[in-house]
Amino acid sequence: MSRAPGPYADADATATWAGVRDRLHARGLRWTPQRRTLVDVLARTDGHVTGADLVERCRELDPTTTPSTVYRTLDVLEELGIVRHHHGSAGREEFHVLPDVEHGHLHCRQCGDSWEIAEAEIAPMLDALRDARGFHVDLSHVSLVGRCARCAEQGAG
Amino acid sequence: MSRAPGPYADADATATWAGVRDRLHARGLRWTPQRRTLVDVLARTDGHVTGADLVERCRELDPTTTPSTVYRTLDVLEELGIVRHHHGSAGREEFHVLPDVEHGHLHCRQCGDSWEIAEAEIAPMLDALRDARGFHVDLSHVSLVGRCARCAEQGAG
DNA sequence: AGCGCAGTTGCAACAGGTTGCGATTGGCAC
DNA sequence: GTGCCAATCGCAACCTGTTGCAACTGCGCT
Repeated sequence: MSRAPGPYADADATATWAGVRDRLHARGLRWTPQRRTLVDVLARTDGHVTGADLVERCRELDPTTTPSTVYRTLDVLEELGIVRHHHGSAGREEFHVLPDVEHGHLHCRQCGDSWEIAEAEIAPMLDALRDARGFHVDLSHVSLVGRCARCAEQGAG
Repeated sequence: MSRAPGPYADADATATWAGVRDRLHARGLRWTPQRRTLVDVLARTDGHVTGADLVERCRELDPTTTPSTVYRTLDVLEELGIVRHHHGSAGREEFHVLPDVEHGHLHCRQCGDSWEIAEAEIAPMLDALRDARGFHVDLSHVSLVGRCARCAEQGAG
């Protein structure tokens, strides 16, 4: 692994990944080969991945990888704020790596494509819900399903 | 089965359920004992149920019920608009019966309780998303995860 | 360098849900 | 009432994830 900026990771990201080990230690958690494998995979992942994807990609690096370890490690990494998960339109888990800004997701039921929603875009509604009911929505878990502009146009009739 | 209003179904609902058979026929679909069982269960269901719940309750009426049939029938009923499904905080399927008004859901990550969101409550945001991106959100599939007022208060520190 | 123990792992079993496919069967035509 | 064919069923296998548990190991301490 080079420390130089490359197509998969910039300097900030490199620093983040290098810090994972210390962050684990700071909490009394351990740095194991299995966790290193997953972190390696995540470090060269951009955007969204499903749990199954991650398991598969870990197995490419280490064929002995087992799903339970991957999912458990993802839980740990989520607690450290290194990944976030939400549920896609099919209810499957999707992970988002290194979310520098919190954001939600838009998922087109028809074409399957998805987009991010910036916090500013839905902050008004989140605030309204908080004011009206005291409910604090977890933005990074928001996944709105519907039809995108293109699909809505096509199927308008 | 009585046709009179009871604790589980009012006159309108009774009419709806009676019409299911015809609605299926109108589409060239069939009215089978298995579908009747599921419709019986749904007719006396109020609010939300999980898929597993429905399977279990169908088995009470007919022990030979198999999951695949239940889920496939639910798909059909959803196309008829008789049920809606969304994904709870754990990503599991939850079905909502006879949604006279479209609504979304709020789900507390901590206590597990959930609430309905009226269309009016989030219409502004849905409209904003539609205007800004042309994305048409499916309200009945909206499931916002976060912390409810009570849990937020308790864990405020 | 070695010890010890709490954090982890891998396995096996389970839970919810989906899918392919051969066997059934609803319901219209006659 | 019978026949036919597409719709449906039930089964078995599979997929994504989760969990209990015994065995293992990172890593701080000495």
